[in-house]
Amino acid sequence: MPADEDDATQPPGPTRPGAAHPGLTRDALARAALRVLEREGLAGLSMRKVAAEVGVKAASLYWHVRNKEELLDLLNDALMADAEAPPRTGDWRTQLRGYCRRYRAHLLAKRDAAKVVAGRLAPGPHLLRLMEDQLDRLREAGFSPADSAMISYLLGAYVQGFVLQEQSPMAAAETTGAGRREVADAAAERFRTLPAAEFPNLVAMADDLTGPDLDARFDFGLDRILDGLAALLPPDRR
Amino acid sequence: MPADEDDATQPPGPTRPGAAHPGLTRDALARAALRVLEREGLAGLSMRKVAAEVGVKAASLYWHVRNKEELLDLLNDALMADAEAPPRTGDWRTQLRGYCRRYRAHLLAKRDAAKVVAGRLAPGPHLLRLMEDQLDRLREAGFSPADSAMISYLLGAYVQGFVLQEQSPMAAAETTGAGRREVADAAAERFRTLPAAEFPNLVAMADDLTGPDLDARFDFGLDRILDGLAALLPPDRR
DNA sequence: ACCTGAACACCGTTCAAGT
DNA sequence: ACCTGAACACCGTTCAAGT
Repeated sequence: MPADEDDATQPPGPTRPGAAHPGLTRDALARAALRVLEREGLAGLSMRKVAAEVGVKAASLYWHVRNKEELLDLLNDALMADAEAPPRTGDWRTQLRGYCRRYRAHLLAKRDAAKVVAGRLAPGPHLLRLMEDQLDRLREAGFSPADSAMISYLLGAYVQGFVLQEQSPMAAAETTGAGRREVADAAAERFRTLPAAEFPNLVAMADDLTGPDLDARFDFGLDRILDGLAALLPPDRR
Repeated sequence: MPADEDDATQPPGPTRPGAAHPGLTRDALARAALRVLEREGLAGLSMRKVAAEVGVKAASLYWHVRNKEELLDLLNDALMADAEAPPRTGDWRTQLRGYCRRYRAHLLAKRDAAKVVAGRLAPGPHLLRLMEDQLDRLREAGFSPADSAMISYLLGAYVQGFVLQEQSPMAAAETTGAGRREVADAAAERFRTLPAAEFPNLVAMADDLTGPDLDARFDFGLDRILDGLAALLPPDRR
């Protein structure tokens, strides 16, 4: 995923005040929001800062967008703009695994992406494209239309839920200056020092609970789900 | 889940200004935050409103709590205060299903609960109690310590991800005045009217994608996961 | 020990007014 | 058609001052 800075389609240089900004489309707004998100996180993403990013005052945004919610919808779609489907090779399991791993990696790559994506009902055009492709592969693998629709929803919930859980605490922890390892160690220590009479399992399994890194956890869950999906197919297509 | 209003352990009646508020513990603060959340949603939960709820000014809260983040940690735990584990009867599948269904129902019952819970790393004492119990049942079912730890995390991510996805759009939709049925119908219409050449599957499967209600979708995903987990056990314990 | 007033640096949004 | 200044009703947080 290269090319972040200026899109170079239109030089966004400042214009004389009061004048229309030629490049100020909803699309440019979305990309500006993306840059602010990367720099300041979702908590720091304000209408005022996005406006400044495009060289305009906050009130002007309301000409292009109904409110902040709508800007977040735009951002949501922009976040998916450079997501790519996995190669159409291998069996359905490897393709589906590729989908989920890429989706996770894609969300992890942009700051607070999971938080932005999580609560938004309407899939933008870019996500629609991916859904269409994924459904196509599910049908081809032999899943019924009804099952395919359910599976698509299930995988989306899993990946988003997982990334949300790994992304926000990490962001919070890194704010306090600690790295991934330190956070895990502190969590293990917390479990280990719990009263053993009341929490025998948490104490005994402190390392199991905090040791495995998140890649391993993600793949574990994903493989369990894929195993479960296989059971829906006739035996000769598993 | 009854008994919401005043906990009645301490009458929170107003005191003379400047005087200490006897009932103003961190616990009382958490319960006040819970009431504000129920009334105003997470977006409307401000330090000022929580302070008013306990009859105090905003600045006073900083005596009891480092910042808003810490208040949200308290709220997070308060949200889990009256969660109950399912009965310890039936095989591991029904117990685990009970766990996930109850967790979902519990999150759905409180406004914006999934959003509060989602990004918080440190499980509060109430959640710890549930984790301990769940791990115990997993071990008893025959899962290894390592697998049990992974499974606990997997189920948590699934339920939270799922509820987050169903709760926030619904809240947004209901703000605009529409009910569940109308939202689903509008989504189906959106899929159905997409260009059929580019999105053949979305168009054809519009009803499958939007028809099943969320209870059905949740159970579908849950059963797939449970199927997948079964494969980890020796054949005689499935 | 605990609460307050006042202040600071922010928010999202509206609207009459500009060009 | 698009941008702006000014205003409104809010935020979280700090801190000297009160009791």
